[in-house]
Amino acid sequence: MINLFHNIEGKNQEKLLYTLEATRLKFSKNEYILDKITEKNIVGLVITGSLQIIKTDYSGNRTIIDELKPADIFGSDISPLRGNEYEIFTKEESVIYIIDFDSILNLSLDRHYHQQFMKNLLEIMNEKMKMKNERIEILTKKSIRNKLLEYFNIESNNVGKREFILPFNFTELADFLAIDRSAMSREIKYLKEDGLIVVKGKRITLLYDKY
Amino acid sequence: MINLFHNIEGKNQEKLLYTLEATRLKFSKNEYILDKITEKNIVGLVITGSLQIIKTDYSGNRTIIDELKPADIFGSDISPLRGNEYEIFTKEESVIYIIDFDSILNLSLDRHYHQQFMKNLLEIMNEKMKMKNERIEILTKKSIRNKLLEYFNIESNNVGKREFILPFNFTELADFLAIDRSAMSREIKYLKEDGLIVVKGKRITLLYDKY
DNA sequence: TACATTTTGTTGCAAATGCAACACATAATT
DNA sequence: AATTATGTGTTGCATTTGCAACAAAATGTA
Repeated sequence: MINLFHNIEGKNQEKLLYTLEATRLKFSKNEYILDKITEKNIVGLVITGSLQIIKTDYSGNRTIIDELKPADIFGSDISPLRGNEYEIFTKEESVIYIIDFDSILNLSLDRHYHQQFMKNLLEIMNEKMKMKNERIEILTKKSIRNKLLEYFNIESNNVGKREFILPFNFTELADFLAIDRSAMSREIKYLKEDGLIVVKGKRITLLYDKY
Repeated sequence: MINLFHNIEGKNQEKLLYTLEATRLKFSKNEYILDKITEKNIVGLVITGSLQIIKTDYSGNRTIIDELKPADIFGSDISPLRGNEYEIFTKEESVIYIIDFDSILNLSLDRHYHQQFMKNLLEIMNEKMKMKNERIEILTKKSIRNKLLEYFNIESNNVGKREFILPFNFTELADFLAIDRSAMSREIKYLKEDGLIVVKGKRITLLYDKY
């Protein structure tokens, strides 16, 4: 996964952040990230740590909208923060930068590292788009079983093995797949009984041939 | 919705397409778009007409993955064409360009219109990202009723009125929401009976107050 | 206009799912 | 180490949903 500063040396990174008038913020674990970041046209950039964008609807259902890792960007429709139904939490101590999206769009690309920055941004967005497409593919499956299998296939393909480690706990996985946790638990039991998967903690092994 | 050639005059558009080694293709209505476009790292650019990306899974469920209008781009993870489960059809006579994604990434931004092109591309991707986020929000609703209401709210917000025209027929809408068409039809009947909406052909009117 | 194709509305029914409630296990905090 | 909080597995049950099948309506085409 490409970094926003890929092929940009430290000195130029600083210049860039200065030109973009980026603001550096540091948060401790499980901290709620404030409203100033939720303004439109503001881009957050994760430097270290990790964050989650959570949506809680009126009936209390929590959904993980996005998982943010270093070099990930969020806000300004890249990841949605629209309205105040969205909350961002740090999962661990994290450092982020805040940049105005317009200042990125208006970045004059006369310097090589400006241009490199733009390319990196495009590639990251492309990567994010791919993840969203994958999520949509999972969510369009009509049964819990098929959602799980689609998700497992994607994870397995990503590591190139039949065995992979869940990046979630099971409660979060149910949120991600937008299904009831207990119903998911039941279905995973059936998948095990049918000899399709082996589950050991967060380690999943697929026993079937992918078509 | 911004156009890929926004603020780039006709002469420079041609130069740009030449520099990017873009290939022009023309298709008639309901035409299946060939495999050459489905290669990875290829970007399609819709000039005129409209297209749909359809996925049909092994059990025959069709899902509209994306709707493409002029200035929309597709392929290379921007809209997924991975594998051969995806099909693209023109919905009307359409002209598209095919561009190698790498040639975009390596575009030297020494000319003003190159830079403008890059900005436009970023904005389009941002817009596409927003649409995918909206779709994810809809799909994460757990009931057909809530999926419909979420979708109606988004459409209504987009036009800024309680009344809007569906961009789909009902069969396609069910595909888009990833629900059974007849079950959707039943739920729409209940929504009408409950006095929440009025449906006249493709014209939907919301009768409730959005929170 | 007549015919063929596609879309829509409806319904019965079986299967899948969400929900609630609970005990147990695991992890975090003091 | 003790206590608290969080995550997991399980089950009964009511509700929702998908599926199949069909007629009526709308649309497209010869």
